[in-house]
Amino acid sequence: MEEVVKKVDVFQAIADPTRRDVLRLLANKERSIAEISSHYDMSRTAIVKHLNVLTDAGLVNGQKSGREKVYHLQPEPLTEVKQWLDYYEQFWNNKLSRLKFLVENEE
Amino acid sequence: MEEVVKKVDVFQAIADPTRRDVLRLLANKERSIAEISSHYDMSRTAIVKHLNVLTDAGLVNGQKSGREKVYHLQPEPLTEVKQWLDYYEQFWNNKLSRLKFLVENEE
DNA sequence: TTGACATAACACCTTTTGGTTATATATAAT
DNA sequence: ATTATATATAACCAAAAGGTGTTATGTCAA
Repeated sequence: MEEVVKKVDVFQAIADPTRRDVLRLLANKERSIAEISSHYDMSRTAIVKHLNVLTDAGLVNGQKSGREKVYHLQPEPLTEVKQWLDYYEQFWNNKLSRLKFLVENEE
Repeated sequence: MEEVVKKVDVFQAIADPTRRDVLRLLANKERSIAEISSHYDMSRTAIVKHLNVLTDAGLVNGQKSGREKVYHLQPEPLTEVKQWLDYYEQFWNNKLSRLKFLVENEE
């Protein structure tokens, strides 16, 4: 049995610009650690740490393939952010959506 | 002239659970610092720091009213988060939205 | 005008974050 | 077998985050 314990909050994981950028990289295609770190000035070790945070948030998944470790995007946790955001949409959208929200919630 | 300089990234601002909770409090109605901090175990000073971060991200606005300072929600910066999220929606929604994205982007 | 209250401004402490370098291990290629 | 490559891990460090408590200042109300 492989218990996947989510140690890191997804909001925390996407707070860092580098981590958001890594997600964008992985959205296109899966990449090895070396390939990912080649895009940045910082050391490969630093990138690995970011990948660990993203992994602990469930946003990426790394699989060993020979001597490489290939990471790919797992966007599911982002639904939590979306749901959180949905609540606030009523405040910036138009009056109609505000009305819609109020009616739906019988306020 | 009052130049409002956005010093804090909105992603960083919403990374903290307490700050997200404060936003939720202010969504209902505007509240003074004392009223906000009464909801939490931590000191009022700590809450003020969180409010400063939220202010620097443009998510809340505090106005002095007599000897109180009343904060209210300013949700506009959240649109940046929403736009960022929109890109990833293609990956978790249904096949149809994936298709829609591909067609729209002529991939 | 005096006292109580709300907020501001500090100084300080601890933990976490984000990065470094160095070393070790595993795989691939020659 | 040897060598080069990719990743893993440990030790370390500086700066920022997140909290504390204390003191100062301004405002309301009796």
